[in-house]
Amino acid sequence: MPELPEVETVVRGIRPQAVGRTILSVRRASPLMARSQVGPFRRGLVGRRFLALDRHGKWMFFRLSGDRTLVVHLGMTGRLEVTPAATPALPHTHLRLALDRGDEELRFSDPRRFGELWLAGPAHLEERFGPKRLGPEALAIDALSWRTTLAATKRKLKVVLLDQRAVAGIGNIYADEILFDAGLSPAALANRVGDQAAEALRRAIGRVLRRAIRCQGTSIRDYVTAQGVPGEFQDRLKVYGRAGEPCKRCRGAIVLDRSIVAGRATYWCPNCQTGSPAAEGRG
DNA sequence: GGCCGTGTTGTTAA
DNA sequence: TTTAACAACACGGC
Repeated sequence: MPELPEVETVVRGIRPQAVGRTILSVRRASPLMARSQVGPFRRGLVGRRFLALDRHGKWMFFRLSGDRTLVVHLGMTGRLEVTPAATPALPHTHLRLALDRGDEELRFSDPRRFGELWLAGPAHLEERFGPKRLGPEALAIDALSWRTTLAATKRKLKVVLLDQRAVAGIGNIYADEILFDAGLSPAALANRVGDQAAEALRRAIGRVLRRAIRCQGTSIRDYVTAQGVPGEFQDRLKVYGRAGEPCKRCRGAIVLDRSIVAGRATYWCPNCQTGSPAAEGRG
């Protein structure tokens, strides 16, 4: 599932293929995904040029000329690619943008239709994707404000990691991997773990996400890069999906627990993950 | 062929 | 106000 490392990988793949090019025409499926814009895509997109492509958490921002931004969330199965216009479109392709300089298209496909597409002006951008709605980027958390965030809530650590307003970009897989890396229990209460654990967690966030980006993300079911290639981090997962298998650190059994976060699978090692952080440098 | 799992967000309830 | 639980989304797979 696309979390920060997968989205970052897609951004790096798409950026050189899209930035600088102008949108010649738009083909949009109707209806679009449920949580996406229904309004005038064509008028807002045709003739505009891609100026930059940014990411914040799991959100992608295509900055366009004329002070417009095409905002994309991949949801669970969303996929972006730039392909020759003659290439047959993937099933469930919802948006096709024809690009100048070469006969190519930027395409968005999404079988599960949990993805989102928005064409936003400055006000809409601030309102829906500004700091009120989206927490600090996971790869750039400030140590002091992170300590403050944790101290201010009695929620479980894993719940906080998944909260996109607390920190943007982490989903179910990396939450589990980060907590294992930090040696912290997913069920530990945020306001009880202390400053040392907060800092250990912050460093684990950076370590795990950067490692996963180097591997081009985790491909378990649907995710592939913009070039259609699977990532490789699934081979390096320490806990996620490994219920019953031996912990890579203590050889004890990894546990699957559905009670820590309602409705979500949580994989962890009860032996290695406690209420206080493990020594640095695991993995 | 119906049900469940899947991740995220928004909504509702406590 | 904060937190927990749940609904909705849509499809593949069992």
